[in-house]
Amino acid sequence: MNDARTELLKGTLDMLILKVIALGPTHGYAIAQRLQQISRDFFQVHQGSLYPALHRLEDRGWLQAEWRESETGREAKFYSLTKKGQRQMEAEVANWEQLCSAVGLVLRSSEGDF
Amino acid sequence: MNDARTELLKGTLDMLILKVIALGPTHGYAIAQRLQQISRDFFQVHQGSLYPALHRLEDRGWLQAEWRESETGREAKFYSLTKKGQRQMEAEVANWEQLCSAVGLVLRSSEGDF
DNA sequence: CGGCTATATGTCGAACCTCTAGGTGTCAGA
DNA sequence: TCTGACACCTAGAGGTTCGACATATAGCCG
Repeated sequence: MNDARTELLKGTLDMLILKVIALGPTHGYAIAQRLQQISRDFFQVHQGSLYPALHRLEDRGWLQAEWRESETGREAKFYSLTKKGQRQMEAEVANWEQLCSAVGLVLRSSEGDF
Repeated sequence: MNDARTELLKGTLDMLILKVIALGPTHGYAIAQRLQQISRDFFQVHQGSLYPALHRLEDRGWLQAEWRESETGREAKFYSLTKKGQRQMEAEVANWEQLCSAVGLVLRSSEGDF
Protein backbone atom coordinates (compact mmCIF):
# COMPACT_ATOMS: atom_id res chain seq x y z
CA MET A 1 0.00 0.00 0.00
CA ASN A 2 1.08 3.43 0.84
CA ASP A 3 4.52 2.73 2.12
CA ALA A 4 5.94 6.02 3.23
CA ARG A 5 9.49 4.75 3.17
CA THR A 6 9.69 4.49 -0.58
CA GLU A 7 7.74 7.69 -1.22
CA LEU A 8 10.01 10.38 -0.09
CA LEU A 9 11.42 13.45 -1.64
CA LYS A 10 8.71 15.86 -2.69
CA GLY A 11 10.14 19.27 -3.28
CA THR A 12 13.56 18.58 -1.92
CA LEU A 13 15.00 16.73 -4.87
CA ASP A 14 16.13 19.87 -6.68
CA MET A 15 17.91 21.17 -3.63
CA LEU A 16 19.63 17.86 -2.99
CA ILE A 17 20.80 17.59 -6.58
CA LEU A 18 22.13 21.14 -6.53
CA LYS A 19 23.95 20.42 -3.30
CA VAL A 20 25.61 17.27 -4.59
CA ILE A 21 26.72 19.03 -7.75
CA ALA A 22 28.06 21.89 -5.66
CA LEU A 23 30.55 19.42 -4.17
CA GLY A 24 32.02 19.01 -7.62
CA PRO A 25 30.81 18.46 -11.20
CA THR A 26 29.26 15.04 -11.62
CA HIS A 27 27.09 13.05 -13.97
CA GLY A 28 23.54 11.96 -13.25
CA TYR A 29 24.16 8.35 -12.47
CA ALA A 30 26.73 9.29 -9.84
CA ILE A 31 24.41 11.86 -8.28
CA ALA A 32 21.85 9.18 -7.55
CA GLN A 33 24.50 6.93 -6.04
CA ARG A 34 25.96 9.66 -3.90
CA LEU A 35 22.62 10.81 -2.59
CA GLN A 36 21.83 7.27 -1.56
CA GLN A 37 25.25 6.82 -0.04
CA ILE A 38 25.42 10.10 1.87
CA SER A 39 21.89 9.70 3.22
CA ARG A 40 22.70 6.15 4.32
CA ASP A 41 20.26 4.56 1.90
CA PHE A 42 17.39 6.82 2.92
CA PHE A 43 17.11 8.48 -0.47
CA GLN A 44 16.66 6.27 -3.47
CA VAL A 45 16.50 8.49 -6.50
CA HIS A 46 14.77 6.79 -9.37
CA GLN A 47 15.91 7.42 -12.91
CA GLY A 48 12.45 8.58 -13.89
CA SER A 49 12.78 11.37 -11.34
CA LEU A 50 16.45 12.12 -11.74
CA TYR A 51 16.85 12.82 -15.43
CA PRO A 52 13.76 14.99 -15.83
CA ALA A 53 14.94 16.93 -12.77
CA LEU A 54 18.37 17.49 -14.28
CA HIS A 55 16.85 18.73 -17.52
CA ARG A 56 14.52 20.99 -15.59
CA LEU A 57 17.40 22.50 -13.62
CA GLU A 58 19.41 22.98 -16.78
CA ASP A 59 16.46 24.66 -18.53
CA ARG A 60 16.19 27.08 -15.66
CA GLY A 61 19.81 28.01 -16.05
CA TRP A 62 20.96 26.56 -12.76
CA LEU A 63 23.12 23.83 -14.25
CA GLN A 64 25.32 23.55 -17.25
CA ALA A 65 26.20 20.27 -18.90
CA GLU A 66 29.24 18.99 -20.71
CA TRP A 67 30.03 15.57 -22.13
CA ARG A 68 33.16 14.12 -20.61
CA GLU A 69 34.68 10.81 -19.78
CA SER A 70 33.55 9.28 -16.50
CA GLU A 71 35.72 7.44 -14.00
CA THR A 72 34.95 4.18 -15.77
CA GLY A 73 36.11 5.49 -19.13
CA ARG A 74 32.65 5.97 -20.59
CA GLU A 75 31.01 9.09 -21.94
CA ALA A 76 28.80 10.82 -19.41
CA LYS A 77 27.14 14.19 -19.06
CA PHE A 78 28.85 16.19 -16.34
CA TYR A 79 26.81 18.88 -14.66
CA SER A 80 28.15 21.91 -12.86
CA LEU A 81 26.49 24.79 -11.06
CA THR A 82 26.06 28.15 -12.72
CA LYS A 83 26.16 31.32 -10.64
CA LYS A 84 22.39 31.38 -10.75
CA GLY A 85 22.40 27.78 -9.62
CA GLN A 86 24.64 28.62 -6.70
CA ARG A 87 22.30 31.38 -5.59
CA GLN A 88 19.31 29.13 -6.11
CA MET A 89 20.85 26.43 -3.96
CA GLU A 90 21.57 28.88 -1.17
CA ALA A 91 18.02 30.17 -1.34
CA GLU A 92 16.58 26.67 -1.23
CA VAL A 93 18.74 25.66 1.68
CA ALA A 94 17.72 28.77 3.60
CA ASN A 95 14.10 28.02 2.84
CA TRP A 96 14.55 24.43 3.95
CA GLU A 97 15.92 25.55 7.31
CA GLN A 98 12.94 27.84 7.80
CA LEU A 99 10.55 25.11 6.79
CA CYS A 100 12.19 22.72 9.20
CA SER A 101 11.87 25.02 12.13
CA ALA A 102 8.29 25.88 11.20
CA VAL A 103 7.39 22.19 11.11
CA GLY A 104 9.24 21.81 14.38
CA LEU A 105 7.10 24.50 15.95
CA VAL A 106 3.96 22.66 14.92
CA LEU A 107 5.17 19.23 15.99
CA ARG A 108 6.23 20.53 19.38
CA SER A 109 3.14 22.62 19.92
CA SER A 110 0.67 21.77 22.64
CA GLU A 111 -2.88 22.75 23.42
CA GLY A 112 -1.87 25.83 25.34
CA ASP A 113 -0.24 27.40 22.31
CA PHE A 114 -3.36 29.10 21.08
CA MET B 1 7.68 33.46 -10.30
CA ASN B 2 8.36 30.33 -8.46
CA ASP B 3 8.50 31.87 -5.06
CA ALA B 4 9.46 29.14 -2.70
CA ARG B 5 8.08 31.02 0.26
CA THR B 6 4.50 30.43 -0.69
CA GLU B 7 5.01 26.83 -1.75
CA LEU B 8 4.75 24.57 1.18
CA LEU B 9 6.47 21.25 0.92
CA LYS B 10 4.20 18.72 -0.68
CA GLY B 11 3.42 15.84 1.54
CA THR B 12 3.76 17.64 4.83
CA LEU B 13 0.28 19.09 4.89
CA ASP B 14 -1.35 15.85 5.95
CA MET B 15 1.01 15.46 8.86
CA LEU B 16 0.53 19.03 10.00
CA ILE B 17 -3.25 18.73 9.85
CA LEU B 18 -3.19 15.47 11.79
CA LYS B 19 -0.97 17.06 14.39
CA VAL B 20 -3.19 20.10 14.88
CA ILE B 21 -6.27 17.91 15.20
CA ALA B 22 -4.42 15.73 17.69
CA LEU B 23 -4.28 18.75 19.98
CA GLY B 24 -8.06 18.67 20.12
CA PRO B 25 -10.99 18.33 17.71
CA THR B 26 -11.27 21.35 15.48
CA HIS B 27 -12.94 22.52 12.31
CA GLY B 28 -11.17 23.24 9.04
CA TYR B 29 -11.18 26.98 9.18
CA ALA B 30 -9.53 26.96 12.59
CA ILE B 31 -6.91 24.44 11.47
CA ALA B 32 -5.67 26.85 8.83
CA GLN B 33 -5.55 29.68 11.33
CA ARG B 34 -3.72 27.66 13.93
CA LEU B 35 -1.14 26.36 11.49
CA GLN B 36 -0.40 29.88 10.42
CA GLN B 37 -0.31 31.09 13.99
CA ILE B 38 1.84 28.30 15.42
CA SER B 39 4.31 28.47 12.55
CA ARG B 40 4.55 32.24 12.97
CA ASP B 41 3.01 32.95 9.57
CA PHE B 42 5.28 30.58 7.69
CA PHE B 43 2.49 28.26 6.65
CA GLN B 44 -0.41 29.78 4.80
CA VAL B 45 -2.83 26.99 4.11
CA HIS B 46 -5.14 27.86 1.25
CA GLN B 47 -8.70 26.63 1.35
CA GLY B 48 -8.26 24.89 -1.97
CA SER B 49 -5.61 22.72 -0.34
CA LEU B 50 -7.18 22.41 3.06
CA TYR B 51 -10.64 21.06 2.33
CA PRO B 52 -9.59 18.46 -0.22
CA ALA B 53 -6.93 17.34 2.27
CA LEU B 54 -9.49 16.97 5.04
CA HIS B 55 -11.76 14.92 2.80
CA ARG B 56 -8.82 12.78 1.74
CA LEU B 57 -7.84 12.11 5.34
CA GLU B 58 -11.41 11.30 6.23
CA ASP B 59 -11.74 8.93 3.27
CA ARG B 60 -8.67 7.09 4.44
CA GLY B 61 -10.20 6.61 7.83
CA TRP B 62 -7.77 8.83 9.70
CA LEU B 63 -10.29 11.48 10.65
CA GLN B 64 -13.90 11.46 11.63
CA ALA B 65 -16.16 14.43 11.26
CA GLU B 66 -19.09 15.71 13.24
CA TRP B 67 -21.18 18.88 12.88
CA ARG B 68 -21.09 21.00 15.98
CA GLU B 69 -21.31 24.57 17.02
CA SER B 70 -18.10 26.56 16.76
CA GLU B 71 -16.80 29.11 19.24
CA THR B 72 -18.61 31.83 17.33
CA GLY B 73 -21.95 30.05 17.54
CA ARG B 74 -22.03 28.84 13.96
CA GLU B 75 -22.27 25.33 12.61
CA ALA B 76 -18.91 23.84 11.72
CA LYS B 77 -17.53 20.43 10.92
CA PHE B 78 -15.33 19.26 13.75
CA TYR B 79 -12.69 16.70 12.94
CA SER B 80 -11.10 14.30 15.39
CA LEU B 81 -8.43 11.64 15.00
CA THR B 82 -9.36 7.99 14.73
CA LYS B 83 -7.03 5.33 16.13
CA LYS B 84 -5.76 4.74 12.63
CA GLY B 85 -5.22 8.47 12.31
CA GLN B 86 -3.24 8.53 15.52
CA ARG B 87 -0.97 5.75 14.26
CA GLN B 88 -0.68 7.43 10.89
CA MET B 89 0.35 10.68 12.50
CA GLU B 90 3.01 8.97 14.57
CA ALA B 91 4.31 7.20 11.49
CA GLU B 92 4.45 10.41 9.52
CA VAL B 93 6.21 12.27 12.28
CA ALA B 94 8.79 9.50 12.60
CA ASN B 95 9.28 9.58 8.87
CA TRP B 96 9.66 13.34 8.93
CA GLU B 97 12.40 13.12 11.54
CA GLN B 98 14.25 10.61 9.39
CA LEU B 99 13.81 12.75 6.32
CA CYS B 100 15.14 15.75 8.20
CA SER B 101 18.26 14.03 9.35
CA ALA B 102 18.84 12.53 5.91
CA VAL B 103 18.59 15.96 4.33
CA GLY B 104 20.87 17.23 7.06
CA LEU B 105 23.46 14.64 6.13
CA VAL B 106 23.41 15.78 2.53
CA LEU B 107 23.49 19.48 3.34
CA ARG B 108 26.41 19.03 5.70
CA SER B 109 28.32 16.67 3.44
CA SER B 110 31.62 17.69 1.90
CA GLU B 111 33.75 16.39 -0.92
CA GLY B 112 35.57 13.92 1.26
CA ASP B 113 32.41 12.04 2.09
CA PHE B 114 32.62 9.69 -0.85
C1' DC C 1 29.91 -17.13 -27.77
C1' DG C 2 25.79 -16.18 -24.72
C1' DG C 3 23.99 -14.32 -20.79
C1' DC C 4 24.27 -11.40 -16.94
C1' DT C 5 25.33 -7.28 -14.32
C1' DA C 6 26.80 -2.54 -13.87
C1' DT C 7 27.25 1.82 -16.04
C1' DA C 8 24.82 5.62 -18.28
C1' DT C 9 21.11 8.24 -20.52
C1' DG C 10 16.57 8.97 -21.69
C1' DT C 11 11.07 9.05 -22.48
C1' DC C 12 6.18 8.29 -21.45
C1' DG C 13 1.91 8.01 -18.85
C1' DA C 14 -0.40 7.52 -14.54
C1' DA C 15 -1.07 9.23 -10.06
C1' DC C 16 -0.90 12.59 -6.73
C1' DC C 17 -0.81 17.16 -4.45
C1' DT C 18 -1.23 22.19 -4.26
C1' DC C 19 -2.69 26.50 -6.12
C1' DT C 20 -5.79 29.81 -8.30
C1' DA C 21 -10.10 31.10 -8.81
C1' DG C 22 -14.42 30.68 -8.33
C1' DG C 23 -19.03 29.60 -5.62
C1' DT C 24 -22.51 29.37 -1.36
C1' DG C 25 -24.28 31.28 2.90
C1' DT C 26 -24.36 33.56 7.70
C1' DC C 27 -23.48 37.17 10.91
C1' DA C 28 -21.59 41.52 13.08
C1' DG C 29 -20.42 46.15 12.61
C1' DA C 30 -19.90 50.67 10.26
C1' DT D 1 -26.50 48.53 2.91
C1' DC D 2 -22.11 47.07 2.34
C1' DT D 3 -17.93 45.10 3.91
C1' DG D 4 -15.26 41.75 6.15
C1' DA D 5 -14.78 37.73 8.89
C1' DC D 6 -16.47 33.13 9.47
C1' DA D 7 -17.28 28.54 7.40
C1' DC D 8 -17.93 25.32 3.88
C1' DC D 9 -17.04 23.56 -0.93
C1' DT D 10 -15.49 22.36 -6.08
C1' DA D 11 -13.18 22.49 -10.72
C1' DG D 12 -9.33 22.98 -13.45
C1' DA D 13 -4.50 23.90 -14.18
C1' DG D 14 0.16 23.03 -13.22
C1' DG D 15 3.99 20.76 -11.40
C1' DT D 16 6.53 16.50 -9.43
C1' DT D 17 7.47 11.78 -8.71
C1' DC D 18 7.12 7.04 -9.84
C1' DG D 19 7.04 2.77 -12.53
C1' DA D 20 7.92 0.84 -16.68
C1' DC D 21 10.13 0.81 -20.67
C1' DA D 22 13.92 1.61 -24.21
C1' DT D 23 18.79 2.09 -25.61
C1' DA D 24 23.77 1.20 -25.55
C1' DT D 25 28.53 -0.17 -23.95
C1' DA D 26 31.80 -2.76 -21.01
C1' DG D 27 33.31 -6.50 -18.28
C1' DC D 28 32.92 -11.02 -16.36
C1' DC D 29 31.94 -15.93 -16.16
C1' DG D 30 30.93 -20.45 -17.80
